[in-house]
Amino acid sequence: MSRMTNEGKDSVLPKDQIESPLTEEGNSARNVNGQTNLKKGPWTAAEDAILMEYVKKHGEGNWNAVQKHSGLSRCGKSCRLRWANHLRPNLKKGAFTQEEEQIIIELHSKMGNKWARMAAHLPGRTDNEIKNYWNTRIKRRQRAGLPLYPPEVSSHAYRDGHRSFKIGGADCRSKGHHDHLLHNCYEIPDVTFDRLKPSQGRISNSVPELADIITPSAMLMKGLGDSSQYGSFSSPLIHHGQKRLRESSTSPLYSGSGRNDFSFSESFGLSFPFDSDPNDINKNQQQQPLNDAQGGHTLSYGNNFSASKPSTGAVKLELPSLQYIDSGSWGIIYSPPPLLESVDTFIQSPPTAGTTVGSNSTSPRNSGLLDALLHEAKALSGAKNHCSSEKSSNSSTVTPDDIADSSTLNACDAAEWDNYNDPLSPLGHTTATSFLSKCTPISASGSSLDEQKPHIETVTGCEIKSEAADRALTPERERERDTITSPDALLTSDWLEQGSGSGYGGKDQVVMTGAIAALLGDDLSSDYKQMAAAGTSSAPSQGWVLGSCPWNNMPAVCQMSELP
DNA sequence: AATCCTTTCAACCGCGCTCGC
DNA sequence: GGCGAGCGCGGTTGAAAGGAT
Repeated sequence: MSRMTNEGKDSVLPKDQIESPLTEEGNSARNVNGQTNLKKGPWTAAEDAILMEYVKKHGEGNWNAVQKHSGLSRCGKSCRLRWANHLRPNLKKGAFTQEEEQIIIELHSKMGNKWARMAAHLPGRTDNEIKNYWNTRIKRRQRAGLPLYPPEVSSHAYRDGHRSFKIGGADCRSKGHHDHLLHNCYEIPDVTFDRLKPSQGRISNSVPELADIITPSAMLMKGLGDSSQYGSFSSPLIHHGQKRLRESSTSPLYSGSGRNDFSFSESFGLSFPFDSDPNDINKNQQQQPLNDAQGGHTLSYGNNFSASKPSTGAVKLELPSLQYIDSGSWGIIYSPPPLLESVDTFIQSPPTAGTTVGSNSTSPRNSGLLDALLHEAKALSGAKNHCSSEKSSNSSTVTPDDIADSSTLNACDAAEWDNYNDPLSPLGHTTATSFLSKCTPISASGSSLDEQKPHIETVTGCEIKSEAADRALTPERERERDTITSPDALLTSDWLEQGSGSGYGGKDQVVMTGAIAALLGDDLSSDYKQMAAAGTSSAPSQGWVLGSCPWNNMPAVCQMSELP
């Protein structure tokens, strides 16, 4: 849609706006007290000229003086805005280029709604422009039920966000630390992102500490890049760069709707129920039912997002970057940029028929992301132990009790994963790499179609036995899980209370939180413990809690550490 | 042609931060 | 330390253009 530029507007100004700002009636008229009523509304060419003249003479700043010295009936604020957004030299006008769009997306994934800071990275562009652009993009994508971020961006955001999680123990979000924010928390490397090259599954080595986490998803992307399968779109996971997890309630949990593509893998280093082999479509397809059975990992934002139906509702998408996922966004194929329109279009078909989830699967209803979380965490915990022991034995058999229940692990190339195993990872042994490289994979055959037969697979010396046969989901278990793991249940039950959870009870809770804490690494874990110890109202002592993100009030799942 | 709806953009508003007094 | 001015930022609003019906 072509829209009149400011210049165009000025040339076609309404009659009542062409007059001198000093003489025109209306908003700028003097009131009965003789005080100047500051004019509001669109600027006229004459006003622009006056303002420009003023700035030429006096320079920027001291905007309140503009009115006094120039006779312009505009408040200083308005002048500054006009100057910054329209009159300032070197302003770029016109549509964003594809490159700019990519940059914006990347920046937003890292910064969230920090328009001004984003603008700093886009010469000639204003924060307002970017903000408007983003908002329209959000709306568009929201309508289309699409994710905001391409997977690579998500990965980067996670990585970078994670990196900036905590710097020297300082709270990056604390006020009055702009420099700190700039250089640490929100740092945008001059050397930039991996330009959203989805099919590359590229892992940045610049931030090795999280490469082990990124890798799985990146590989998934790689593997699925050309696939016609659902489920390749990794979720905008976390926006750690925005807030520290412990203070923000930012959840690493994001819901996927149709497909089970919420990246636990990204948040906790778990791998995913996708076969990395892009050619093996059937395999992937077969996985889906199982994935679905895991509840679709839906995070309920007041609604029970059905994993089987795309959320087209207008959940307010005020996203700090990677915080939110429209449930309908999942189950999409990632395709390379051009972003925006092209991105908008590459996910037009939320999971449907063959991919309908949840209804008949092991999970009678989509108990949601927390469901998955519980099971993943449990699985993790158990698996982690196995892996640990394996370090010595390297031969143990993992029988993840609930893994099959929650998500099948990606049987993708473990060796390749190892390539990204970075010993320097702050997440250390607990993270994806160690876990996945050693214990990873429950094969793709852990799909619903395969789950009737026990499956044992050996990956990198680790026997993995999928649970299917020996851990069938009995009605009791179903009920139990539904009761305990649904977000609603979590919110309302005693589950959040220490060890007093009903049903699942404290044991599993501890298992879960312990696993999470372990995954988060000592550093974050201790953070959470501190927070738990602080006992703030928003920070229950342990477990998971649904709250709101402090910077956007979006519902979010917050993880608490296990209490001693 | 008229009307309604959607999209885009400019501008306003409120809040919070910094700085000087 | 308190206060106010100046300023920046992010969210929201409203007008206008274009598209759809």
